Amino acid sequence: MPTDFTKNVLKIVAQIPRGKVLTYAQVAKKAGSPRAYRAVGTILNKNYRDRSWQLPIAHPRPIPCHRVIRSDGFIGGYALGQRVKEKKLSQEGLSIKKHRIKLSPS
DNA sequence: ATTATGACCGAAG
DNA sequence: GCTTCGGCCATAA
Repeated sequence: MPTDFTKNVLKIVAQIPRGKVLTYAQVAKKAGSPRAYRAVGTILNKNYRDRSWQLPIAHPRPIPCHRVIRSDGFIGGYALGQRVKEKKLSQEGLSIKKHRIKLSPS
């Protein structure tokens, strides 16, 4: 059963516009628990493998979790593989250099 | 209830 | 720049 924090996280991530990225820390902050960035990763990972409990949230489309990256610029992990994540980000117009985001659009 | 784990962060060496 | 370390919070077992 999802907690409020979890719901917020999913809601926020679902609303990240194309070509833009948020860090785990920022998501956690927006979700109401600035120190829960670690949990954000856990949630998204779990979410990808098992969406049984995400049904009540009524997510209209798949959650673009590939748009969530680490604060230090690394693209971070991805359930389907970092390569896939990089590729998706590239397709959205972001420049990536050796597993790192080159620049953040302001 | 308690313990272990993870798609992490920031500060420090 | 790059590596190491302690701490953080939601889940899973």
